[in-house]
Amino acid sequence: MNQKASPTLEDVARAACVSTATISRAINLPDKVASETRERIEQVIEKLGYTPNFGGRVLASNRSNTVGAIIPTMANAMFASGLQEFQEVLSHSSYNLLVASSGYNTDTELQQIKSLVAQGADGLLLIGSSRPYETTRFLEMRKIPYVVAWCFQHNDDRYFAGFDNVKAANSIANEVLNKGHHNIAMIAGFADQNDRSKNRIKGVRQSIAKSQNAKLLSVVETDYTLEAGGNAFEEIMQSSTKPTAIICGNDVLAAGVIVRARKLGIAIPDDVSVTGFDDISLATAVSPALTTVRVPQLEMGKTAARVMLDLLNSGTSKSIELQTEIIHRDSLAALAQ
Amino acid sequence: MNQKASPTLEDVARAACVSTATISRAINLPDKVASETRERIEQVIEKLGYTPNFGGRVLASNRSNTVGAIIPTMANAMFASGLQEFQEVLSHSSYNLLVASSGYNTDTELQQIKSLVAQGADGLLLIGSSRPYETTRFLEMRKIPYVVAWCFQHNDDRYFAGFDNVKAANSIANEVLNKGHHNIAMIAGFADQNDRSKNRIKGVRQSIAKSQNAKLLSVVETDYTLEAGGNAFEEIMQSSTKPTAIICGNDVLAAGVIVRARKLGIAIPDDVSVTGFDDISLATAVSPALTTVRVPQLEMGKTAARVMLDLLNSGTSKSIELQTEIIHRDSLAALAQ
DNA sequence: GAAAACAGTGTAAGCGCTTACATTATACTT
DNA sequence: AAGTATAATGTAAGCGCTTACACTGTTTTC
Repeated sequence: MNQKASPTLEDVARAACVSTATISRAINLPDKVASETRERIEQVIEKLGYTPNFGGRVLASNRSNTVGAIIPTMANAMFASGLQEFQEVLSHSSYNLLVASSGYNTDTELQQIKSLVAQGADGLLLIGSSRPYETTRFLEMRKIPYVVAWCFQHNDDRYFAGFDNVKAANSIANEVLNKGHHNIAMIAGFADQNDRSKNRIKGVRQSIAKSQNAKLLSVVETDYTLEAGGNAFEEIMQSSTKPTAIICGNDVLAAGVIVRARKLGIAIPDDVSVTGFDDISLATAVSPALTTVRVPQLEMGKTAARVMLDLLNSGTSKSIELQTEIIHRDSLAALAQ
Repeated sequence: MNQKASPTLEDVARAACVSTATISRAINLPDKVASETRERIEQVIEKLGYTPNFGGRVLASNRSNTVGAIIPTMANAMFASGLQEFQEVLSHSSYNLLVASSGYNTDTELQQIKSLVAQGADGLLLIGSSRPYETTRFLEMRKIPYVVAWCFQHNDDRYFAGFDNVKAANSIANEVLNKGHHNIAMIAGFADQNDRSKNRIKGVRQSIAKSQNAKLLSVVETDYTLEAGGNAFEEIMQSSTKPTAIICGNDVLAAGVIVRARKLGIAIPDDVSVTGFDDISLATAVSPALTTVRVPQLEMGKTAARVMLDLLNSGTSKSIELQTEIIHRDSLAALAQ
């Protein structure tokens, strides 16, 4: 019968015998309304099953209570779990999360940024620090507040919630060097459109260059998959001077190496040492378990959310640098003399 | 100087010497506008850097071009990769994706559903089929179009994009039975608020009950983590009659078993066989690699998106049942006589 | 006890867009 | 050639909300 559309503010106002302004206040600024009135309004809202219309709200207030996140891929647990935390924290401040993925491609990223901005995102979470001029310009022009995660840079006026990839790569490379390895190879993600990968390579190069007698035999760039990691490993092991240690750009690649090594009958770490990066749960699932760089994913997600909320509430915020840490497991051994 | 706010439809209309209606049509129904006019409008839009205001659009059209997804957790690659595909397909139809997670908790789920609906989601993706009456009622009352993924039910007027968990569990249990195992245990996710887990347990029970002489020694319910899987395994292996095969409710639990078994010096599959469920990449990373039930995650994400788009465009759609398949690897062996 | 401050509420003007309906010009019928 | 369909555009009425400003009555201040 009474197949009415959803009730509006006006319906509530009428039923509660106050103006729409008061209802709006009761919802958004409860302190500004007499408690008696507020209770009456709440009852009416309950009775009518009123919920604010999103469009009306966005149009009038020019805020959407939505944050967008554009990550390379959800398929990597690294990002997925960070995002999970990010979402949870936002949710507690009644923000909703729009998610899109770029597939490590900067064109797609720009396209998704535009899409989420068109969708009214109040702020954006972006992964990694380097992007084409066009993207940067778009963000500037539109004055979109955004926070950059998974990396950190000093003397930069953007808002970061991440860690220094170069430094982290230094630390794992030094670890490998300290174990006496001289012939080292690296398997990394494609660095072209990916500054995290680029910086991890840079960090490894730096550390090895500093050492007296060690050298980086090769750096293979590839997709972040188990399969690709395995392939890269095979390729490396076919070269004339074989490395005694392989530093991988992330845990997925390192796990790929471990799986493939078993298939090839190469013993890890006895024949070759392998290290990972990120410390996702995969690192403990493979055997031998990965010695890796622990990146505080959950904390990073949380921190990014806090920086975001700060930024949204006060228009400004503070970058936060997180620390990484070497996790010693079984895939890295001292070089047998 | 000229620090103007973003241009509006009216600005564009004025500059192009047409009415706002024509501009709106040029954007949303280009066919309805003379090509000459359309080009002129496009130029003006370009020049002014106009983009439609989201709130205005939502308010006037009562559609947000946003779809919400509420998944148990992004931390499981299972959901993350399905979601990834879901998002990509939607993105091609210029829908955006709001993501929230329930942590396998139905209260949280309802809360997130409400939140995403308040956020104007045109449709919802939900995981699993059973939910409290209150949730169902809310969805009904609000007439929210939603699709249910990761499961499938015949004779049900909801829209599914998934597979039959009971049947899939039957298939893996039969596989285990065919290998001659009689003493079987199961490690599953908490079934209380999780119908996928419930149905997987049910399927395993069914199949074992049907066999002549096999029995299900125990079913341990626990969290879907490596650690929890390992703990459950240890618990099971302390009982007086030990199983010769353990069927796990997902790959994470199975991987947990494998890791722990190595630590305990129990040989898989020689001492105990283990099976997984889902076939995420973790299944091939552990050693021995998991014999498991392959769930077509990517296809499921894509399919769910298509069902969703259908539903949104035409108000109706068709459930789609996907098939699972046993993947034979190395963690399940015939029982040594 | 008058002036000032404040708390609580109402009035009403938009926010920027879509779209039903009206209007005009043009192309097809017979 | 008149009548009818069709294409292209304009007019203008909202969509449901927020918020600046105005107003009233009560409390505080000295």
